[in-house]
Amino acid sequence: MSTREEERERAVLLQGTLDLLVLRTLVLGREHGQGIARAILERSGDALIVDHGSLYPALQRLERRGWVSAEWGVSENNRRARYYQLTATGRRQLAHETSEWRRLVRAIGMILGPEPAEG
Amino acid sequence: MSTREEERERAVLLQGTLDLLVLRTLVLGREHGQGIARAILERSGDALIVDHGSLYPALQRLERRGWVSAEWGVSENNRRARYYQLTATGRRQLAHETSEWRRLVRAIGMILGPEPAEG
DNA sequence: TCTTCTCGGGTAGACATTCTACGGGAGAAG
DNA sequence: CTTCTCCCGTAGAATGTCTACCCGAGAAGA
Repeated sequence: MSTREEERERAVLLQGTLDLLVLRTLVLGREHGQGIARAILERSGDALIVDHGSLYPALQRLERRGWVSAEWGVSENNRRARYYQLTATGRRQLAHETSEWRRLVRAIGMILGPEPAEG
Repeated sequence: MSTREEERERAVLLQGTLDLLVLRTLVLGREHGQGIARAILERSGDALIVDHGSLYPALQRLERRGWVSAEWGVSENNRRARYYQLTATGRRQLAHETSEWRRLVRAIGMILGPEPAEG
């Protein structure tokens, strides 16, 4: 019974960063699911691929927690789409998660040591 | 049936970073479990608290994957302790995880935008 | 008209990792 | 001889992610 553990490639996103990215994206304005995924992809220089099987559960989570509000609408392509918008609470959550993220990056940076010089 | 979801504070570590930190710590030399936890705590300026209930499963994982080797020994305090050491494969894994981490930090940084100026 | 493509949303089940909350042995300290 | 501390360990719950499906409906092409 070999688990797939060894073969599995590291996830594209670290667990816990998706909410932060979604919230940050919604600062730019109301957007629907696929639009959010596309925005994250483009703004990260194609580095961050948001799996849609992670995205929709995440959006439901955020709505359940009151960090975003949602309503059905029609997309640019004339498709039925669910539009999400940041709430006031969501904005505070974003600020909190952002500073937590920066704190973590600093701390891990202290462990890893200086970045290798480029060039 | 209130899930504990809202009350729970964000984990101190992001899922997936623990292996990286342990491997990096072992570059400094052979160490036992609690020594590793202490080293991470100190070198991060008390920012990164490694829960011992996460640490031991992680160490077993790393050993199972061949990234560290382990043997029983005696600690500085004359206690029975399991000492871990980086393997060659582990060293390669560390290099890989480090660059993956830096890649992720850069990418998320692009989404978040510039750091707020300090002072 | 009929078919296929694309956009957009959704879920079930497996999986890995983490945390909480236990337990326990054995040397040190009192 | 009792308590403290060091060191290791596990079971069970919770969470979040990924794979692999499914579906409806407008667009595009035959």
